[in-house]
Amino acid sequence: MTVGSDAALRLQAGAVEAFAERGFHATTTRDIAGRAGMSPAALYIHYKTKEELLFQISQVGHERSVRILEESTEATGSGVRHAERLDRAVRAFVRWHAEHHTTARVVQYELAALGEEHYARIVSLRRRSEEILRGVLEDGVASGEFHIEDIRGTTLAVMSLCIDVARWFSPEGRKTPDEIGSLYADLVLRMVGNGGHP
Amino acid sequence: MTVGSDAALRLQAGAVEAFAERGFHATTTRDIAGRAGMSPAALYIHYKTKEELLFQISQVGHERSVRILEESTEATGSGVRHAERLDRAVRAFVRWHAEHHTTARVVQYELAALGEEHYARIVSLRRRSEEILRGVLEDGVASGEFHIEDIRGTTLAVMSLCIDVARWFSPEGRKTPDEIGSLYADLVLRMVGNGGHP
DNA sequence: GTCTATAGCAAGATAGAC
DNA sequence: GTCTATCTTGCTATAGAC
Repeated sequence: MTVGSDAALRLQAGAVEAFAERGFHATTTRDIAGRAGMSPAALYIHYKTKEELLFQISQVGHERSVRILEESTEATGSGVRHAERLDRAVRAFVRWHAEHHTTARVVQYELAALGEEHYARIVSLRRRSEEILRGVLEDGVASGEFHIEDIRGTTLAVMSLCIDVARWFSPEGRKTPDEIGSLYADLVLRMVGNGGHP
Repeated sequence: MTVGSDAALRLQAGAVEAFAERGFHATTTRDIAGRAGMSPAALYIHYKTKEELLFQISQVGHERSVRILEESTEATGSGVRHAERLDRAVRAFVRWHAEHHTTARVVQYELAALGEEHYARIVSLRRRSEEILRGVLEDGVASGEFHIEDIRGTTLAVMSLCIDVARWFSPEGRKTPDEIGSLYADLVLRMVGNGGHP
């Protein structure tokens, strides 16, 4: 397998488009290869199966999610406001789901098509994302900035709200990814009892 | 077609299970018929195609959603608190998505598999749901109970939050549908600037 | 209204030339 | 590394007996 090569990347891009439009099972290897300007057989030089192509896409996307959350919630210095860390996290996470809504749709909604082993590896990346976000909520509660009764439940609700952007976002809609990020950051700060002014 | 008959309903139930587990395209008519205790051919006595079976499920589910929202937001009498209407709506809507998460998953996440005409009919039902919820938010802002900058955007966020419950809910999880309904009602009241005490 | 049998087709994946 | 050609499988939907 030559996952980093030009052809492999073109196949990945074609697969993302096709999976996002029709879903994994309704997408044919002929369609993917066609979008990459290749014959159906060429796909199997770079990926063992169609499922492995999905796994690559899913893995890269999930790793990107984790990195976005890590970087946006970094606690730099001692006088950090956790409301700001949360604001930045939601903004960045939502923005990614809107801007890359095709990729995000595949990443978030085609998990069921993964093989057992691949699925397990993805689930552990998802858990990591959740832990990062929960950490921020815990920090904010500890510092008195947030007022939350059920931290775990609220974490899941916030994740869910952000993730679902990938389902409904359209570039033809009335909001840019940035605007949705702003709105959602506000809404989430309200959800955690911050109100935007700690 | 005999959509209301016993056999037709057994097929619908089988199809809901199968579609929820594997998705529309990965589900075979043999699987559906098998779950209903019938031969593959029997399906075509009751439904013209597999897609029509999906449409029936989707239509019933969407009509149920609209009814739940209508009933829970009914403005009975003059001294109605809109916070309570919203609380009831979110509770009921979330509860349905959790309790009937298999149906809801099909209803919410298999729309792309519908034919063009069927899709259009479903979209108009979805618009109706959104309008009901937006109406409550508008009423609450007008009465001074809610403080919302972007009513349309907030409506979509609330809908999205509720709908996505169908994606992640599991009966093995740590919360009952009722508990999730309570938590979400609280979160949504915070999102609209009510805070639970107007 | 349900069955068995099957037509007709398209999918995923491979073989072997270049 | 890519192609054309094709194998094998399994699908949706129909035909015709009961």
